[in-house]
Amino acid sequence: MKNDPLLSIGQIAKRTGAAVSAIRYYADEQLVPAQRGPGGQRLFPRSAIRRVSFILISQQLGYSLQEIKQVLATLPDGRTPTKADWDKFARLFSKDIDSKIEALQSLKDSLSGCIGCGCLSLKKCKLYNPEDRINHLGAGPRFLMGDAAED
Amino acid sequence: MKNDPLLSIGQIAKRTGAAVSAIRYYADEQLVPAQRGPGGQRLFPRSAIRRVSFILISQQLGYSLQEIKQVLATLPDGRTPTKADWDKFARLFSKDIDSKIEALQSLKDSLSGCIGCGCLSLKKCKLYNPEDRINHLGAGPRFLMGDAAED
DNA sequence: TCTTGACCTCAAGTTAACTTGAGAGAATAT
DNA sequence: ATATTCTCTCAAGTTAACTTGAGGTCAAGA
Repeated sequence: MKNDPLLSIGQIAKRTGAAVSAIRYYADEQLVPAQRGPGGQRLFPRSAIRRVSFILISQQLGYSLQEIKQVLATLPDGRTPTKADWDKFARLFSKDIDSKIEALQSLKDSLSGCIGCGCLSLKKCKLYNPEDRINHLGAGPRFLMGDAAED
Repeated sequence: MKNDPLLSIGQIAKRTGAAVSAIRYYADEQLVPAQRGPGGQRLFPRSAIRRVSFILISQQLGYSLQEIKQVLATLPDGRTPTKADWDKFARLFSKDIDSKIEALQSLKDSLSGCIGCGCLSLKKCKLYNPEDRINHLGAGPRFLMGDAAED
């Protein structure tokens, strides 16, 4: 037990706070790698804890499982990721995170800005660009349009 | 027509980029105020454009319609919001935005940090707190736990 | 006058991300 | 050895946030 690197689904659940059924779902959807034990139980490497945590956090920040899967897919399942893996991974995700931060900042700025003037005026803040809104990961969402609404 | 402040659902759709059916849904769910015209059509004040835009942006940032509704509910429907309205509004939302930015930043930092070492190690970054993860708006989500995972 | 287009309602369908439940086998604790 | 706990599969149910479709109204243009 000391050197056994594999964890049961229940242990992953306890360590991450996710429900067992959710983890089962992630494993079935290939977001987390799982082997099978002799009795048929899923057995996870310790790295699964990080993956699940990563999923939970990312979800709260507005990423879908599809997007998260794409990001996680750039990482090797069980092996320690190489530097090249990481470069790809970080580059893919970092950009998107940046634009999200930017968007949140704009959103917040538009709020603060409006406290002063007392009106819900989005016109002077560079939020929201209806055209781009479809593109998520890849093209990268942008909310930089200056003046779309006159109101 | 010059001074008519009311817009049709189609006009709102064109101005915001949202689908007509979606706007109908928002109106039915009371996220956007709508009157009815003589023929039964929904008629929106110009402020609806801002509200819809706000909804679209917020959604992309990981907020549910429920959360957005709570935030928008602090604003008066048709009237120009007062300074007090705004204070409440901004305070409610700003806090949450801040913690989201914080979380995104941590997420990004943890990525950058790991490029150097070549491992997906979440252990040294203060991301993720399984216990708090349930609380969304109100108690405010926090991902500050240092060491929950040893891996 | 006709017909096109924008709007309406209401019911049902859709997708994501799970959860719940039934029924059964396996692992652990006493 | 037995009870309890954990896990399994598979099917069905759930919630959010819509979309789609059928069937109908109404106003404006050719």
